[in-house]
Amino acid sequence: MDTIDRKIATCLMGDARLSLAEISARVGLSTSAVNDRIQKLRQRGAIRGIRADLDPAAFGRPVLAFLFVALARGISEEAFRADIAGRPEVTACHHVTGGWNYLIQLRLEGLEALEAFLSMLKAGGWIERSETMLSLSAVVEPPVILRGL
Amino acid sequence: MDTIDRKIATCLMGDARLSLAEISARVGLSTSAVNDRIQKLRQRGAIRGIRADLDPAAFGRPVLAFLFVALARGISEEAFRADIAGRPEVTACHHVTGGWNYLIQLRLEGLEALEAFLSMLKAGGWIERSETMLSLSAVVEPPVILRGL
DNA sequence: TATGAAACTATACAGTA
DNA sequence: TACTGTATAGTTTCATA
Repeated sequence: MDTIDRKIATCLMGDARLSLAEISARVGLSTSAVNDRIQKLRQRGAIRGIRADLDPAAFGRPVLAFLFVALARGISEEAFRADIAGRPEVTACHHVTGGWNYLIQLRLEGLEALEAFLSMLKAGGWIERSETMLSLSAVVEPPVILRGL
Repeated sequence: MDTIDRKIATCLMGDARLSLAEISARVGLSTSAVNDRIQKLRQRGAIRGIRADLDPAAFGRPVLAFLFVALARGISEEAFRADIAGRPEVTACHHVTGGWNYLIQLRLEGLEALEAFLSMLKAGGWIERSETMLSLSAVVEPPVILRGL
């Protein structure tokens, strides 16, 4: 993992469809050397994959919500995680420090879907309390993947 | 934007290096029809790009922090956004509803870098108050891009 | 939307430092 | 061990129907 690997990774984050010839020109190595390095980065797991970055609105998911939840007492975190991980509207979920247990990111069709999600959490007895924040606009946005298309 | 487009997008989110032949087989269309659809999805902006998904730890950024900030009075939001957007540790930043103004996601080398970021925000007079949450583990994680490698 | 030819790209390999 | 250049295999692209 040296400067050249970082340059290659930077190229591929910007556009993973760049040809080896173009990347070679940018980093100053032959195409085969660049190819070797990319393969090694993938083998080591430094590059996890090459994925499409979608526009959520184009796929009918214009609403981005952040949800903080405090789990109900006696809930199995294992079961909660499995449930959450299986829901297609969940695009991120992190176990976090502080007054809340989990931070969940949702990509939704509309506010009705948000209400439905919150109802599901309450009805399932998973949570003690929650707080919801809606994204009004993005200043910096990472690649978007959507589940359940 | 029909079922086939959604299937194609799903394939490309999973692995954008799948050949047209493989995608064709999965969606039941010829390779050129699939190619046409992919190009149109890109032209329309439904597919924003094809990017590498990185392991942040492999690139020396093991710490994931979420930061909520309330801006100081009289601050130009325009200037704040420009400043934030230019900082490489910021991997997401959203203008949000509720008691906080912005939710910022940071990928950091360590806790020292978190402290430095908070100090910068305070010293710059940007914020009135803030709250930080650290991610302990990810249940669901979207693709990761890193800036400033 | 499908077919097939042409252009391009990635990959494997042999050789070199 | 890391790199280069070349030959091959594979993929995308494009013209045509």
